Amino acid sequence: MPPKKRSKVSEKTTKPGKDEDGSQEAAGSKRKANGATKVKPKSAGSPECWLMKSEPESRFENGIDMKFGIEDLKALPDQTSCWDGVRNYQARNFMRQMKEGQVAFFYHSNCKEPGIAGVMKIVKEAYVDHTQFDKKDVHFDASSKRDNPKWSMVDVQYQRMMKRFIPLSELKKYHLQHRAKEGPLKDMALFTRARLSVQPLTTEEFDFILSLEDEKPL
DNA sequence: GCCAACGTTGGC
DNA sequence: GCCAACGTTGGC
Repeated sequence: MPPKKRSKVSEKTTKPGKDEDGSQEAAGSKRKANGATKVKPKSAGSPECWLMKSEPESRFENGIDMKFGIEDLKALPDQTSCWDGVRNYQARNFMRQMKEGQVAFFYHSNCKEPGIAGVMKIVKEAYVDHTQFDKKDVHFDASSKRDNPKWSMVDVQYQRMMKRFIPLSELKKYHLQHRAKEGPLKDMALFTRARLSVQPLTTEEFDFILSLEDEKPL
């Protein structure tokens, strides 16, 4: 089901010299297997939870509205959309690691109240992002060749809203707290790799954030 | 709207 | 390959 969609994520950044910069990814997920400290099963291999940013408020780029919030995803047929327009190698590489059935937070960025709005599911693994070849598209990339496409996308499906919106400000408080006194959000990519629009979460991070739904706002 | 952080470009 | 200039992201 070729999901109808819109455009999300703004990622600009066009052509770095090389392509297939290949493995830059595993980024936050590595962590040596046997430190002395906390050896939890943690990320046994590649990440299984994700956070993906998109802008829920109108903003025009080349006359095209970049707005795509969780309500927009929810309103689509099948509540499904492709996640196109990612033009950053690290973010792209993370998308290429995604597996069908994995879950991702829908994060609202560049807006009045940034934060986590809901949960979605990966329903189709990485494939060619057609917008890179479309001259009319905001994310057209003249340097990408049909026979060797640079950019990928995945399909995501709406799952649910958070029981309560989890604002960035609250996540940041926990992050600082956990950094001072060891806690699950200590190394959260949202804070350590601020501009990454597609990022991995450890299951500890993911579960902790889910647990906040039932807590009072900090 | 400002601007810090940070990724990319291009001169050398 | 260094690094300054430039452009983008995204919080505030």
